[in-house]
Amino acid sequence: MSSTIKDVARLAGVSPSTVSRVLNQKGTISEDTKSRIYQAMDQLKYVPNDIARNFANGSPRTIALVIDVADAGAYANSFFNNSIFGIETAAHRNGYSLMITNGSEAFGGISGVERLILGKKVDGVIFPISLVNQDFLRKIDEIHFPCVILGKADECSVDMSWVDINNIQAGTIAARHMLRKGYKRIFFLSDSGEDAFNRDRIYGYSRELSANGIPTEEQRVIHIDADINQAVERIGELLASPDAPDGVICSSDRLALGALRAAVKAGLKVPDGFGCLSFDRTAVTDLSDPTITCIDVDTFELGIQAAEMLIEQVEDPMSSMRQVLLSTKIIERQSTAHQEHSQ
Amino acid sequence: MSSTIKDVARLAGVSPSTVSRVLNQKGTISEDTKSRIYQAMDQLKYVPNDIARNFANGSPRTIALVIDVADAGAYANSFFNNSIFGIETAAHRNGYSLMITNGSEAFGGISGVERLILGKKVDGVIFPISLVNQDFLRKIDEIHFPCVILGKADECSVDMSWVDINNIQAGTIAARHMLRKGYKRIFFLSDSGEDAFNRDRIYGYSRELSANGIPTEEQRVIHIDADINQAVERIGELLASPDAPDGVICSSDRLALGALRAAVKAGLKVPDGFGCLSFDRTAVTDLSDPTITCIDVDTFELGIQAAEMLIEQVEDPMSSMRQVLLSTKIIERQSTAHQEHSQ
DNA sequence: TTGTATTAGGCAAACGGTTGCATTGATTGC
DNA sequence: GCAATCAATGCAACCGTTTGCCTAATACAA
Repeated sequence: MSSTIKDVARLAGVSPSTVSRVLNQKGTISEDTKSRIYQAMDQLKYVPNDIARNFANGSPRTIALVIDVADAGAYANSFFNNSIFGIETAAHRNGYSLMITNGSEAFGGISGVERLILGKKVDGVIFPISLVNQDFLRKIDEIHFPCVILGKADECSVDMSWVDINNIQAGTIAARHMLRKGYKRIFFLSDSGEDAFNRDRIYGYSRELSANGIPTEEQRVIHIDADINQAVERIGELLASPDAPDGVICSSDRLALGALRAAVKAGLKVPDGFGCLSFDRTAVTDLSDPTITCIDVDTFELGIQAAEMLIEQVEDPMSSMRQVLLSTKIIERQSTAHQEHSQ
Repeated sequence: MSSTIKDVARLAGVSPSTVSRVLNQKGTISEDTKSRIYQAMDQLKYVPNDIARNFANGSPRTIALVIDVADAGAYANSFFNNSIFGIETAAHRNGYSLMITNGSEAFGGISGVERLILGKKVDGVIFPISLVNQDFLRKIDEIHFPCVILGKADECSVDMSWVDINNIQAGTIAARHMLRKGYKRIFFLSDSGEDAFNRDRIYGYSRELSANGIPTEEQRVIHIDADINQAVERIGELLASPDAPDGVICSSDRLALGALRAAVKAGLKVPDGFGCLSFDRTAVTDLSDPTITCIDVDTFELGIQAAEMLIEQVEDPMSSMRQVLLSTKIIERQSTAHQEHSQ
């Protein structure tokens, strides 16, 4: 049905190899022959068969993004979901296709990812940190398969490329922002689930407070479940206690909303008597009243970086592993619109 | 490096074709030979090269999901994002891989999708309704390429398969719910952006109200921008007018939140004096105070359906087009916890 | 003029499977 | 006891491109 390189060759009166060379801009072909070939391709509406091409080249020119099914649910993980656009964009830009595969489900002993890798359907793979385990890393490392991890993977036994946002810096700018806005007793409200993220944020928070002369014993980190009611309750208790915070840095939108609610309940004015800030930038923070100051993560750029790094590995197997941390920015909104400290 | 079918054949003392037949469970092979082949495969850690396979079979056993870059942004479109999990699951289950491609960006005259299709890299494609245009449909139809549209595509000139949620039914159950909860003057607050969705929902709303003896002139549909402040303002105005609503069905979470805020401002009690309901099930509706009743859409199932329908088309080119509408359910929350009408 | 580069392009093998057809040996029916 | 059937497997062509190697023709230097 659709025409092949041979059809084009015949019509242009040359051999298939010549057509191939024109297609790939290899070798030296006369202008005259070239134009005859282009004309033939036009006439036959020729489009190269990519599967045949990939087969001949021994490379599918495709990368895979592994998804974590645990992310599926009522409220999609927007962190992941936005990165995918960046990954697709960078892949496309470099002439690669993007495949999506499920990380966990295994069929007949080997998982979907492994099948993709071993079956040579992809040149490289982007893996979410949530799905990484030592076993997997060892396998990847053993066969020297190009791989980039989405998330800080610094506790791995093997040297891996990864990209993440700089959570230490995020914690730092969060704390700095609160200090600059004049808040004095700034607590950190963390949900106990996402340890890896929060450890760095807490470190950044703590370091910044210390740098501003706030002793360690006045740095308070509260761990609770990722539940708004617990946040309301816990912050409520704290507000009623002698060492009440006047500002809370929260690891998620729902905790921030809870803190806000507790403050209102306690009769405090936001942002004047109490301020709060969220690390998640979601619709919740935007629609809350008052709107909630938050940290902006460029997940699109995160995806771009991951894909670019992966493709670099694919095209240069000798390239060394890289670890990239992306900076974040703060989006000031009503929940921390306090009087400037410096003024 | 990695072993091929020939290596396995040599080790097992048979011809490559025999190995292939065992692999594909075709023809009749003796148990004895089979076990020798399996053993050889094990020993060599043989995994078939899928690219070569796809090439030989003339089918990549891959489907594509086209994404709309317009969906990328601060707040990801969770409708799309969850469907992808369903699509991947169904594809995987049927032995297909899933590719993601950008619908708009074009390189050298043909777009990424077209290249995937014409380059034979995919067997079929799932297209979001937001990206569909007549030109595209005609092309697809012309080459008879398997395609399923994600979204109701009933205004197309060509017969297409599509899958969507049943928005008429959603509008109906929303209205029915409000009526049963005892609300009398139920308005519909629609954002003017998403016409196609809302037309059906409004139809369902209106039909249900009429069926319950509420005359058309008491059915009010308000169109505003998708902006919370406009919703607060507009609903505020209405609440102050003689024909104030006591219940509002909102096309999105932010409009519902705005309606709720307007009611509180007007001194109404929710849900007793005023009720509201959202079509979007998002974290916003869950975290709002009061929590907002909403319509639950099973986007995972939507993805499953789309992929299954597509694969059916791929495997049986003679199969006829199908249009599927998925039912929705209502999730009752505080914003409509009115006294039951019937009690 | 001869020898050497250089340019243009053909030939055929190779990539790793799949499959129609042919072949062989064993089994069955009459 | 012979033809017909069938199970088990091999042979070789084929899928559409790429590419190393080779050749012919032309250009240029000596």
